[in-house]
Amino acid sequence: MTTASNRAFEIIRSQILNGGFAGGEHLKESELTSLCGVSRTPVREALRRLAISGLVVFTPHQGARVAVLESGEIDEIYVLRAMVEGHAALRAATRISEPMIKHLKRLALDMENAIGSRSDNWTDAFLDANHEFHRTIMEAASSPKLSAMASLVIEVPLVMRTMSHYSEPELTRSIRHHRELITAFEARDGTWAEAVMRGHILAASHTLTRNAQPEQSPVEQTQDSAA
Amino acid sequence: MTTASNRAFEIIRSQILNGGFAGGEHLKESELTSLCGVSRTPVREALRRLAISGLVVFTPHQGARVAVLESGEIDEIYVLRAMVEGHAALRAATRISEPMIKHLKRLALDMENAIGSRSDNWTDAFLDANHEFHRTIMEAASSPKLSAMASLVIEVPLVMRTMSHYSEPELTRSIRHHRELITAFEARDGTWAEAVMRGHILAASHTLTRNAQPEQSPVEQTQDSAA
DNA sequence: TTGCCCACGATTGTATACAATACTGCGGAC
DNA sequence: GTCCGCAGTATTGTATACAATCGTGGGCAA
Repeated sequence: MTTASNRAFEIIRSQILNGGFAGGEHLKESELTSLCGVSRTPVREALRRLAISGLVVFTPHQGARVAVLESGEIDEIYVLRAMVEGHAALRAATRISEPMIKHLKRLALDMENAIGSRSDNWTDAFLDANHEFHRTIMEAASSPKLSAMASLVIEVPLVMRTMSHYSEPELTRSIRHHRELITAFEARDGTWAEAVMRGHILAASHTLTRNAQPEQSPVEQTQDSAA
Repeated sequence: MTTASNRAFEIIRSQILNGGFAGGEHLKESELTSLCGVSRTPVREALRRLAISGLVVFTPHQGARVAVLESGEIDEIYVLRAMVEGHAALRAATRISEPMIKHLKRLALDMENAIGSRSDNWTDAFLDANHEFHRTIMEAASSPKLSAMASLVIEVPLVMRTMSHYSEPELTRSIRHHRELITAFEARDGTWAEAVMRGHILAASHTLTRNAQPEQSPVEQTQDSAA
């Protein structure tokens, strides 16, 4: 059994990610207490941790609110992701182990199969594998500080966990990026890996913002894509 | 009057930065309670915040220990600083206001005067101005996420707050970097500013590690430079 | 009517008591 | 002699009661 603080953290986090809480909504500690089944103390700790991830924002004596992203912030976050994960790829190229490369290959296959399968939950399968793919590379980079930086810009985009914006060619391109990344790792070429990773993430950013642009209200847009 | 949590945070932080706590030392909540004059609850919050800054590390059910840096980590941190602050300079170049540029010019002058003055506390004056210089640029970048990233790699090097490793030519070079950075900002040239900033920080890193290399015990080295 | 001020309720911040867990030293068995 | 197991103690994790602060609504005055 894990600690009460961890449970509260996971429960609140998943609620935010699933859209259970509206953006900007005031998260009252007493409400979360009953939701999580723990007292206020661990709830407060969980909220502080969520603030680190950027999922909630704090105001002194006013408590926590669910973070709400403006469209400009999304661009900014993806640029930072490209920077951080690009550097992770650079480091990983000379540090990643053979088993880890095998793992990456497996995940790339999983994603390809998910796209081909067309089962009802193929997007979940794809996104899970994708998340694990990136997490593995970050782990291979073996830099706790870099991981901490990454968590600042990885968590927030999870709110927009959707494939709806991806067209078939864009998915194919994403797959190709993954394969090329693995090839760069096998060549132990950090510069190559970094370049591919940066392109990979900026491409994803472009896909999102391109489809988001025509929307009317940029504030509500986060809600749309969170569905 | 600020909150008890903030006081505890500042007190513990300054103790760590001043070397009042040994690296790796176990920070017991009850001891900090009497040190800070507040109860355990705000102390715990302060410790969690310090953990974010990387000044302490947590282990479940074992509490907090003062973070201890291996020499390899220092290199890593400076590379990350170059990445993050370089990007900050890039963003700042097209966003910084005229008053802020004036402020930077003033700080650059302060640093030059500090070096020239040879007063007894000239290093403190220099380091304070230097810190404010970098902070101002980060503020001008106006990216909360980037600031959060920076705090992960800014706080820790503060433990080694010393000028002892800097030779006269190195200080002169640092001053030149600052001036060039301001010129790049006035030209609104982000790429230039980023390049100068990266060089500025990597030069500082080199200065530190060059002087640290001959030392015998890489673990204790942090203690030496913290003095 | 409009603006300010004050009191009330709600919510966060803090203290403290209690529960659970991990380290320490001793004793016994192999 | 060494290793395992087991209490005892110290420390962290959690719950709850209390204090301080903030937002809100009504009442009063201009």
